[in-house]
Amino acid sequence: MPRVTDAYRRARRDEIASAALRCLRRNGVSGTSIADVVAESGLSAGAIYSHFRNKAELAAYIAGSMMTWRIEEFEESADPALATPAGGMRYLLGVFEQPDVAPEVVLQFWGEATNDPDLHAVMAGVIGRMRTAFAAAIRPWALERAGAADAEALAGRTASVMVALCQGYIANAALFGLRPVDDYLADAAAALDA
Amino acid sequence: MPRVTDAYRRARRDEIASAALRCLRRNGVSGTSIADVVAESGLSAGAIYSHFRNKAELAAYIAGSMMTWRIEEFEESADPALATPAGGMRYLLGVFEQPDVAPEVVLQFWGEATNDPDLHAVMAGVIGRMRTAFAAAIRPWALERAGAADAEALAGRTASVMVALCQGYIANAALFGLRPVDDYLADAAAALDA
DNA sequence: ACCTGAACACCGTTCAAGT
DNA sequence: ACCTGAACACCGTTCAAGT
Repeated sequence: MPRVTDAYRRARRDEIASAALRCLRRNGVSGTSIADVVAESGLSAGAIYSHFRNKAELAAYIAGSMMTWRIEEFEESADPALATPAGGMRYLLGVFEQPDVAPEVVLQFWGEATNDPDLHAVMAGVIGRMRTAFAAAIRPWALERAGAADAEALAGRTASVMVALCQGYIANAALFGLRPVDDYLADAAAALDA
Repeated sequence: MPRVTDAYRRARRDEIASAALRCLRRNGVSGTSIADVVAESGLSAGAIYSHFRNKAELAAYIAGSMMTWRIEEFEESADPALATPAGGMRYLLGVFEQPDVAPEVVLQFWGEATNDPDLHAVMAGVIGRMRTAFAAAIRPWALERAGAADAEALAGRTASVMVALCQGYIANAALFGLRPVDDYLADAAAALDA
């Protein structure tokens, strides 16, 4: 199969996915029908089904591409501001300053993922990569807090809880609106400080 | 209208709601159809629609009753262990030790609520009540940390972040399984500790 | 008033037929 | 190979008719 065809297929999939994402932002995951995506993309139902096996696979494709670029940026950055748990979370949650990444859609995908094994696998992959990137970034921080023998374990546990704290921010923002990330982290620190 | 009828109606609504909740736990919110609830409850479609205006109202009824009893218990308790942010969150999240309250269903309701104004109003009511209960419980804690003039504001900000931290635990648990609440809180404290 | 169940409009998905 | 759009099975909701 010639390379042109692969690029064409990918472009077509992204064209469908971005039309679908516009629908999702307007009407939500359960509120957008394939008919909506047909209207928004200008293609036919059959065309969409020749690029995605079903609605769930289309959702998984969108979910997989929505935050990945931010995680990649994080992995490639050498900014020392990202080497602390608060710094890493602040950077990652900054993705919601982008107009096309909405916490509402992310929260809906999480809900769906608890019922859809394929979507769950995609989300687990994205979030797992995020966790790994966090753990790598805070390794120096962990070394400073724990002995060399325990630093790896501390970085791992801390990266896991960073994921959960980001989820809390996202779920809260989706339901009650975005707040400054720094306020969230500062108030949380004060609340948990023994 | 005689009082018996009201009690009968309420009992019937709860009967339908608990049949629906069994379906939700099995197949999720988007995965359960009215036909499923019909089969599980032994009633007809028309009977369900004579007690709930539509599927969304049934969902809102379930969402509203799922955690409310735990919040009421919290409000009525005078246990000093609940007077600290960690203690309050530990108690509230303990609700998931109950077999019929699943974080997966809660997370799905949140996702739906970002698209359904009625469900959003119900969730905002439940979560708002939780926030108020948290704020009241930690007032002595806040007084100890801030002057009398600032204690109210600190309690309010802290109660808000407690809600978000609980949401993080729930979203994480729904996707990756329940962990001990104490581990979550301890790891979060270590991560955020400046 | 509560309930039944057939009927309707809509949605996800398929597939024979086109290019 | 990609695409069209009519067709099918299923789902939420309604409503005339029963008790």
